[in-house]
Amino acid sequence: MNERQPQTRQKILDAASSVFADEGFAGARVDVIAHRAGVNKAMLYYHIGNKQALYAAVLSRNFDRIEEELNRTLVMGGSAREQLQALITGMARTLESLPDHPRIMLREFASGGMYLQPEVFERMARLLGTVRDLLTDGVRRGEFRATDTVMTHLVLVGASLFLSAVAPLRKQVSTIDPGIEFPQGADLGEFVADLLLHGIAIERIGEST
Amino acid sequence: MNERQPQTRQKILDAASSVFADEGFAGARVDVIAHRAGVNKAMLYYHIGNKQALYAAVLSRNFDRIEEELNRTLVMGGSAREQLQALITGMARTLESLPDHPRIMLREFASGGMYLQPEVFERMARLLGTVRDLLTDGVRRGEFRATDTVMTHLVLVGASLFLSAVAPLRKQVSTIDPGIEFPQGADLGEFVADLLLHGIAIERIGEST
DNA sequence: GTCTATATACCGATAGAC
DNA sequence: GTCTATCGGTATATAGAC
Repeated sequence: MNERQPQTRQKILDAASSVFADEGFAGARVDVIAHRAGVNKAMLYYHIGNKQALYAAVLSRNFDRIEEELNRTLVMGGSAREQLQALITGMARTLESLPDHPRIMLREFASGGMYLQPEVFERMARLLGTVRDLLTDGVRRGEFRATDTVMTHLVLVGASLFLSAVAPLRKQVSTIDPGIEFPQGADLGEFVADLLLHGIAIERIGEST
Repeated sequence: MNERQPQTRQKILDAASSVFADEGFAGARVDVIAHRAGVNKAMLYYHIGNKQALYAAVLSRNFDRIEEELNRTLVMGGSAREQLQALITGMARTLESLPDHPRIMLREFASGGMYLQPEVFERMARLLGTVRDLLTDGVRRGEFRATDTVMTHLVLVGASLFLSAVAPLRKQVSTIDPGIEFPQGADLGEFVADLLLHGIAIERIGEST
């Protein structure tokens, strides 16, 4: 029964991430988190501190993984278009392996970052900067149209977070409206990348809109 | 002091919508809602019932307005492309006039529709069907590429909800990373429509991707 | 219809034995 | 490090006077 800290802490953070995703910060019950982690509630407080610190630890760990994955995909070069595609499919894959994160972040954006610590806020801003640079670079190299890069990035993040968060719901939708199938993971990323790059309109010669 | 029901009920629903958007269902406090509405808490329970009924009433009323606005934009004909543009800018305008709704829905999707009554769920499915028909129609008329219409719709909704919900946050972002300006309302809709229709890639002759 | 005062339950957090 | 038992605060909801 005498497990060293790291394993217990990871179990607690796993459970907390899942419950925060299900119920939100205010709706999450520490008792539930402790139970789902298979540890005593007093132990949870002993290891972590309080509910707020627990939430902060979950977000910090999730962002660690996101950034780790993102840096890996950004290393390889290629055209701006290829880099963007790699980034989007990479993000989709990452979010699939961290299914709690998009749901937590969606709530976070909904509440205006109420429970966000400055550290996490800065990490988000840094991510935003990275993607914006990639888009700006693509414009400079004549690969992308000169759209508002921040808005484009927000559309990308919003669509990705939403699609990932809503994945569990899709089955329920197809119950009401059958005859539907949905892409997942890397396929999902390729779908978003294709849509963002090319749109849905079929261009005709001499057309301006 | 003797106001007839309708006004009081509207005041309560307005306040509730705002608080639910700020804090989520679990985080919202009935005392706060009553105070923000300027009514006594017991009066709130007298008029509405309980917290769950209050939430249901807020969602139902918000969806009334969304559908009302949406039906107005769908009446006018035109090419599928024009209809889609009208739909997106209309949606952006509507969400701007109902700033609570995207924030509430984002939480709702994050939690997997936990607090959603079947009625609201069906209204969402109906909306999804309407947009899907529009996209399918565009494909049939040779105006749109044959993408997965449901996925395309989810990208559209996700991006629109996210951009609307995040609008208050944008100023805070520009504090950390200055030199940024953001479109709003109809401009925001036009941005999303343009992105969805044409993408950001500059197509070159003889290029496949 | 309106308000005060309160019942009742729940939840975050900790004391203290082992 | 681990667990039981419990405190103290707070939230939904209502009883009951007016």
